Amino acid sequence: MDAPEPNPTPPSRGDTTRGALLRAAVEIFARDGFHAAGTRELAQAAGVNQALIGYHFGGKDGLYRAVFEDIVSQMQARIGPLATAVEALVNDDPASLSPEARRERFLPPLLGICDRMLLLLLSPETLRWAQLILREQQQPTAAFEVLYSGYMGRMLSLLTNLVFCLRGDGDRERARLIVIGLLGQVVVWRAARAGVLRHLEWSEPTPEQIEIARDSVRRSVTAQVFA
Amino acid sequence: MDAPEPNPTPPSRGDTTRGALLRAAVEIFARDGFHAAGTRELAQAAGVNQALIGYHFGGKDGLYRAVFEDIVSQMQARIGPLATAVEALVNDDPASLSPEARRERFLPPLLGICDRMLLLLLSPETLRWAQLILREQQQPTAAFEVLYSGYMGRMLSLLTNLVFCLRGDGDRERARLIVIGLLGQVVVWRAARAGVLRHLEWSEPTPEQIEIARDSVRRSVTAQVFA
DNA sequence: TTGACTTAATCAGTCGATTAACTAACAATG
DNA sequence: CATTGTTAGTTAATCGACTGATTAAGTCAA
Repeated sequence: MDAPEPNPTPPSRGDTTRGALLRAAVEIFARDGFHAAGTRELAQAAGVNQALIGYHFGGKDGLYRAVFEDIVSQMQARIGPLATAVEALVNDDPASLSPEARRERFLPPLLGICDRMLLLLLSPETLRWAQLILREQQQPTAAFEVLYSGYMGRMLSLLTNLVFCLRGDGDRERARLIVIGLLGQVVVWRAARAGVLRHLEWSEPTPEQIEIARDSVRRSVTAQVFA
Repeated sequence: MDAPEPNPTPPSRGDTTRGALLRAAVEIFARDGFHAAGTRELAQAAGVNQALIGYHFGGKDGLYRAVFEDIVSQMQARIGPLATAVEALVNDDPASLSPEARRERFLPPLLGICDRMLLLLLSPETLRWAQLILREQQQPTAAFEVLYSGYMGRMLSLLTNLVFCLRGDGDRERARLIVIGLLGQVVVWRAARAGVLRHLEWSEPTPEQIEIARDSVRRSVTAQVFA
């Protein structure tokens, strides 16, 4: 028997280079932004020659877009199954349910998704993604399209459906607005990060502090969904 | 009689130049970010010579910091009186008030401040400020210190005191966390702007849409303050 | 030998900063 | 009143460093 090789096609030289560049680019683009990041620094951080950015990605812009495509594909792998399950849940919504039954059926998955999003914003591994995504919101480039059509739009309408079913009042527009509020509860932890940390007199969030943040978000989300 | 001249000392040549540079810099730094903004473009937009950036502000960095100092001073002029009034209100908090009385006393100013903040994020005049402030949160430079000690810290503790008095449960830490949630309600409209607009199928927010946003924020804020 | 990949070197262009010459505004001086 | 000195402000030109992109030669595995 050969050694267990789950990947039938071992990565070629080019794949290795592309991967190294992508990994370095996520880090550096997130830290410095697109303009402040230099191709030489990107290449050096990846341990490859500078000209390879042009060869493999067509240029700095191509590498930037590729970073977002990579984020989307990894994100889909992580939350795709969960999203599918919840989509199935909201799709067979028994028309007449008591408010209590709706709460029991739809609130836990909603809070679960909020938890996941918050962790995405605060955990060190995916912190870079959050930085890139937030940056892209301010002045959307072509990369935003990759992002929105890739997974963001799906998540937003999933959340909206969840809130819509949870409230059961038939007001879809209101559900959309509430979702924005929910999003705010979560996003503020990264978007206003410097101010928030200073206000709480935290430095880098510890696991205990992340749990505090999570509980606070859960409470606020629950309150405002029924507002 | 001479023409009415309210300003006793007319602006010198230097003041005019500094003003023009600051006005152009707010626009361009907000649009492009610090690194992508070039000194030549900044100077041209201000209608002055490029070397004057170095002369008046010591360099690009100095101009950047000056922009934030300008924002802080203008912000203080705008919300200073309101803040002082509300600070006075929370400072003589009658110890034993009924929840209803607290709500009547402290909720309106809280909602008023949220309104002002939301307008700050959405109205075209101050939109640039919001962009700069949010950008600065991601990787705080020296400019963030100017911002926080200038007015952001004051506003956050003011909001916290307001929430603390409003709830009247003696839990200061909880009040701080709730303030972060309130902040999120408001900030999300700019921080996740691209995603939010797309989700609501809005383009550039119209006055009517801003009102919709305001009502939604007021409702969510009210709900989560008492959560 | 072929084609994918990598390398060092170089391209033209832009960056922020600085310099020296110049001008405008104003006070002191005769 | 005219002149001069002084200073703040402005200008065009230039500095070296760095930017992303490109090229031609070279390496590597099949």
